[in-house]
Amino acid sequence: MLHTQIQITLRAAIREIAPGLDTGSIQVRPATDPKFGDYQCNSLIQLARELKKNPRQLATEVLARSDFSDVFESPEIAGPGYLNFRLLPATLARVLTTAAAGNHLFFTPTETPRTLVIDYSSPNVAKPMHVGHIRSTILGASLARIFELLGHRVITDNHIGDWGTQFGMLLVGWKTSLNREALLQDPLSEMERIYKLINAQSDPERPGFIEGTREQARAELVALQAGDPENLAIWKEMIALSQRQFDTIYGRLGVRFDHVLGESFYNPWLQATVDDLVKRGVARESQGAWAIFSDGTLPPKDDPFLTQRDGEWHPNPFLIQKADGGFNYASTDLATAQYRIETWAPTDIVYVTDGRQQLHFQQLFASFARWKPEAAATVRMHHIWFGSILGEDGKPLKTRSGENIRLSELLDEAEERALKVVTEKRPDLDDAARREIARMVGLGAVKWQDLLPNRQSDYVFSWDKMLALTGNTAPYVQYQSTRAGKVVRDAGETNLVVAPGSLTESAELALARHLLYFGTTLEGAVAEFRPNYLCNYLFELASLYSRFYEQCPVLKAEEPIRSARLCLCVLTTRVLRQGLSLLGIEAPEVM
RNA sequence: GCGCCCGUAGCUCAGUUGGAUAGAGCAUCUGCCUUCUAAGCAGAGGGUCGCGCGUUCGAAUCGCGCCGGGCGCACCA
Repeated sequence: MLHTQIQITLRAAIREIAPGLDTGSIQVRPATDPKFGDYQCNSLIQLARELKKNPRQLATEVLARSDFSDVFESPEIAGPGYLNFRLLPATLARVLTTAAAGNHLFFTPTETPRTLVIDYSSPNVAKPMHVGHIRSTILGASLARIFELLGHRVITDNHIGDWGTQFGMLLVGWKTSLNREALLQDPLSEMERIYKLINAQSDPERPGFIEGTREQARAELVALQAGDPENLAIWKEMIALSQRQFDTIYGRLGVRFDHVLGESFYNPWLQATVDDLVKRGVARESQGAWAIFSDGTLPPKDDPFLTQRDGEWHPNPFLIQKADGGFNYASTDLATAQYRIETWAPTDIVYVTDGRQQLHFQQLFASFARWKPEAAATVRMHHIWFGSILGEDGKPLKTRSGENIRLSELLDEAEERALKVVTEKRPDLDDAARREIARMVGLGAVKWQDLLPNRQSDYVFSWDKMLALTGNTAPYVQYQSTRAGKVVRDAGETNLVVAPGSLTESAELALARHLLYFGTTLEGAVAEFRPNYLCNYLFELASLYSRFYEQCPVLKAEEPIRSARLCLCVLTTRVLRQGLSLLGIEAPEVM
């Protein structure tokens, strides 16, 4: 796209001036203000300092060796040494016309495709999915779609929690307290109930404490891990019941996975993983458990295996096998990383989890690099973390009765609220049509609220905010796309051409310019794993369209303005729909 | 104690590897539907970007020190 073209030209010119220089820092961005043109480059100032040159002088020299004459007006040097680029009307017309013809949508696929394994959602078996799962699920799915659109190979993997100590309690509960009828009615609630019941019975501090329950749970867990047929059968049934719930929710959210390899899948390799780590001298025995300690290659401050107490640095080991012989998620994650690299040869492995696991992933990545240096050198591992969801009181989110808010209930409520608005706004539509619009609008609102904030911010949950249907929300963007789509439908057959110079109004030009920035926005979103850049872009595009729509009649305009404006409507519709779909949000034809 | 993160308008938050006059939504106030959908548009008010020092042409952004808050730190994930 255009910003890359400018970048390439500038970099070539700089290499002429200063051969051998790394020009990676030369960045071209959309102009911050229309009065500065359409694109700007601020990087020369810093470069001038490195070259010990006057920035404006350097800018002059660079421009003397660059030719933009076919595409831009002659670039201006402004302020301390900014370069400002203004599109020729013919260039704008050409880019819009080729896009309208379907040749591109303001982005180009990458020239260096990567293979990414993206690990997200990861719900637990036998527990209802709650709002806490939404960020990982929505964020991971969105990132997967954006990478894919830009031409990367994406492998999504749902690493579900289908193994672990909680099954000891669940098995005791299943055998002693299961209500079969309740299980048929609502399996997740019943499994949750028996888990909580046994959990309370195991805790001497709690009222329902029963001597020996904890030991019983441990025994059931050991039996399960040893392959006891009865326990295995119950365990499989719990997974099947849970998977049905996952499928329902993922279906509603429009989320899918290439693989669902839960923790249990890696069981067969765990002992070998720990043995190999010990054999290679990475892990050693400590207090009966097996753990990875600092190898002293990093300064203590940056070493994830050290922590400071009372002014002294103490070991902060990564535990990979418990003293009782059981494995934990450290060993599972190490085996998982190994499996993924062997199986898919990825360039990147992306873990989308909450920020509280940062230390775990630092230790995991460092441990893996020491265990498999050759494999680790072929892959970048990213912990893409996000903030916690808090209640209105700033504490971890719970309902009044202390329960988690169920994801299914949140989605139901979203659709109900949207239906009220649709019914009010569009009494002329039939019931089925209203419900379908309400579904897209309600779910869109939820996803938008989740993706709009910077992912690292903590997140204060409120029904009103999560389900907001006005302002900076998905329904606003969806609404603008229906307005644009309606104009296009009403136009009938048209020659989609933007004649050079036919766009002159500031509302037209601002809209057109913003369409061109779609590609650079996607690149930015992918570079930092931040779909909120795309949300901001789409809201801005929708706002610019709305202004254009108020100020510039389309169908009543004279040619060639009519065609040019219609092109803007067509392209706005396409970019909004494409952008929303990357966020997992559907766009109705009418609202 | 150490580490990570946060502190921006009344409220909730953006701010794209340091850039030009710090933005949006909500809320409040004023206008705009006989003209392609008013789930909309135009406008107004509202800021010592927690505080201080530093780095430099230039800091909400980088460094150091405080103040305030959240999270994590050995057998849960």
